[in-house]
Amino acid sequence: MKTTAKRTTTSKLTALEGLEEAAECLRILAHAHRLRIVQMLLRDRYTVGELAEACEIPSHMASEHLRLMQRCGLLRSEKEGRKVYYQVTEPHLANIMACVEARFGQGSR
Amino acid sequence: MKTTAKRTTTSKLTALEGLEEAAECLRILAHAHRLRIVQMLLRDRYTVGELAEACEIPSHMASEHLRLMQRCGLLRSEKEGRKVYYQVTEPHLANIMACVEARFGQGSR
DNA sequence: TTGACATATCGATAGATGACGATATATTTG
DNA sequence: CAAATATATCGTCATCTATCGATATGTCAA
Repeated sequence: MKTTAKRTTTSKLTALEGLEEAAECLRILAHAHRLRIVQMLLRDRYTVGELAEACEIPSHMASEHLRLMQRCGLLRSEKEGRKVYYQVTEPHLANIMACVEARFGQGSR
Repeated sequence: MKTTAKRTTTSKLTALEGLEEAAECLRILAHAHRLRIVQMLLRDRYTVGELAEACEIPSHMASEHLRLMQRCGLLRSEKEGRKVYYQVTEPHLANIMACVEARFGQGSR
């Protein structure tokens, strides 16, 4: 055989197709305001306006961030009157956020 | 007080500055080829050429991916003759990669 | 020293992304 | 119904990013 028998590893690598999808999710997550939003939503559910205020951005931009994260399955929304509450659906987000906090701190740097 | 006393949460949020840095790291990680590279480097160390072959990209592009990941502290390199071996330095990468594998599978989808 | 090999860097270009103002939709209140 | 509020969408523009061919640097082998 010619190709790629370099090392003997037991566990298989993820298919490139899967990594493309993973990359898309990570790319969407990779934004300071979106990380802040996720960090808040891991503690409680919030409305678009509350999240916007916390990030100090206009609410139509928070809405856009939330739409992106909902579209790739990280969040879901629930309408109540004229407000919309968002919450986390992807269970791994807590884990990833924990890594971010461990490395980039909650003030701890 | 007027601002943001909405919920009572014990744990503090990460400073926006920290989230900016985290976002930069995540953005760099968020690329299929780079995820493949990290996945391989979590199992063993490899040269630029080996990683390039595995990703089916020209080695000068693998070199560029590796440079980016090294620059934000995820990897480090070690020169041996005319080859350069890369390996993982950021300990949280294993955790994040585990999330990716759990969600996007090693064939498991 | 010359040539082959491994890696890194440069410059250009096409495409993606983020931020914005304006506008649209839906809901409550008067 | 009209006005106010909350959220979502649209079109534009500046900026960033990925990729590529070309080229440079460093190393080994003949």
